[in-house]
Amino acid sequence: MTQLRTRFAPSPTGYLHIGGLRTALYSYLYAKKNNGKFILRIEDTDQGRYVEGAVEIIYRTLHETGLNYDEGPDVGGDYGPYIQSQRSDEYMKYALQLVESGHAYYCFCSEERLETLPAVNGARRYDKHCLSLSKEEIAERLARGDKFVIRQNMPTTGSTTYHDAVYGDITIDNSELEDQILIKSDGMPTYNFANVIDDHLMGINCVMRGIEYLSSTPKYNLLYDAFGWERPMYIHMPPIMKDAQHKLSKRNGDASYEDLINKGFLKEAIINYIALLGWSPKDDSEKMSFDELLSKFDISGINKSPSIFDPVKLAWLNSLYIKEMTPEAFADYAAPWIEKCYLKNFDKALVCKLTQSRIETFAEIEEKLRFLVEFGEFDSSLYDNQKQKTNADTAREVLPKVRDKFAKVDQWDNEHLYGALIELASELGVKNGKVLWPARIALTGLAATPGGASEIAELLGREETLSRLERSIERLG
RNA sequence: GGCUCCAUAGUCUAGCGGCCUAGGACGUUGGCCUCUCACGCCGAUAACAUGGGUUCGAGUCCCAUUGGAGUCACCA
Repeated sequence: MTQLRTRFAPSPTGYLHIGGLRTALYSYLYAKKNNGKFILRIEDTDQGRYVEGAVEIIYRTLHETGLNYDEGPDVGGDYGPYIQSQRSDEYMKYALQLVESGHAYYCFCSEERLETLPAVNGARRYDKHCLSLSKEEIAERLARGDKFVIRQNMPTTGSTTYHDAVYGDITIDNSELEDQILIKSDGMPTYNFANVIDDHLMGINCVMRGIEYLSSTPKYNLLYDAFGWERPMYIHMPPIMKDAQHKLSKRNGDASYEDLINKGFLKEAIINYIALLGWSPKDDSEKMSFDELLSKFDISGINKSPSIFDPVKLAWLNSLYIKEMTPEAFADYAAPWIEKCYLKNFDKALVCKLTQSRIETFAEIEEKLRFLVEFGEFDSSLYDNQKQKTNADTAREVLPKVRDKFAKVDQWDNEHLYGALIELASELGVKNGKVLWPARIALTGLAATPGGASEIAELLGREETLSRLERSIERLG
């Protein structure tokens, strides 16, 4: 049995978008699941769209997410080069072979003539005008140096059927197929041609890609047939949408992998989430490690319909990964986020301890603790709390005592601070809440905070805590 | 517009003729826990697009309608 070989073939046009990453993920998983090889090939036949640095982003993202390819531009392999622009000589040779066998032909038509072609069913279709050119005429125009393209000669009758692993049998009438260009006038192959040649030359026997190629696949198969090559297995995948009508696309500024990382999502969560968009395991697993994905992945679980990218569910998954991080790992990962804002002035370990269970993305750390540097006027009705039986009046009584208790605390940590507050409550013969609630409000001016009164006092430090208490007491009059 | 494909709750999905009074998850929501919030735990909410068939029996098969996606480039 021949070894399974899948490939991921992106064009270097910027950040790796989510749909592309998912295609790479599935290709990788399917290959590894079957002891096959996963190959990376860069499709840069359109120099106009080339973006500087895009290739490096692809390498980095794939390595970072664990989608390590067995062969590729930067890791080598027996079927290189793995960058299409470096294989240009190959294509013309194969195109000429097709011209020889009648499966393709030279076309000298000008853009102007093409534009005069009548539109059929809303689309302009090439009329095979140059197919009837005589050998002599072609030779003459070639010798004269006329610009030309090479077109695939499609059959005009009958139909072509192929089997797709997720969509089943797909049949397209040959009359729907246009005589597509194989070699452009600049001598470069089109994607449609290079793709087939390279896949065959690289021994790719399983093609996984987006559904946008579903209806053009018959054209590729006709090419395989013309060369007498064996057709690969096809696995097309539904698109990932932004909403019911629009595809997620980087052109619209939608999230790329890099964007998500920059927004504070963990790569594990991103991979886990996109694996679930359009695929589901046999059991009801949702949170899965990379290894679990590998063992559970199966193409029979791939869906046929488009799925909408839901940032809310991604955030939920992300929070799950955040919670299981060790305090050390969390602190490590949070460091850059803490470093770029006011939080760097506070005890980092405490900041981490207070936020780890309260955030879904790292970007939320800053806003969660903004009150540490913003403390102004606040409505005294915040002291009202039905359950704790507190209000501005009870606060007026309790707060000075809290201040005095805190002033006497010798060891400024949560344990001692909490102990002091509890002690005060018991001395006053009231429920803990009667002291804790107003203390927290007086320190933050917020109805909800990421931590209780003592934890916040610990973070604020002795000086700031006493100062805030003083100010709040004054305001109550 | 032609062609191809798709159609279970707001969202991601399970379901491959009887096990479905349709399961899981996110979200929303009620409660418990609790130094507020969050976490955690328990419960609730909401779907088979419509209409015809086939069958003893249809979310599951067929057809039509409707809705949606993809494609029709010297872009990939």
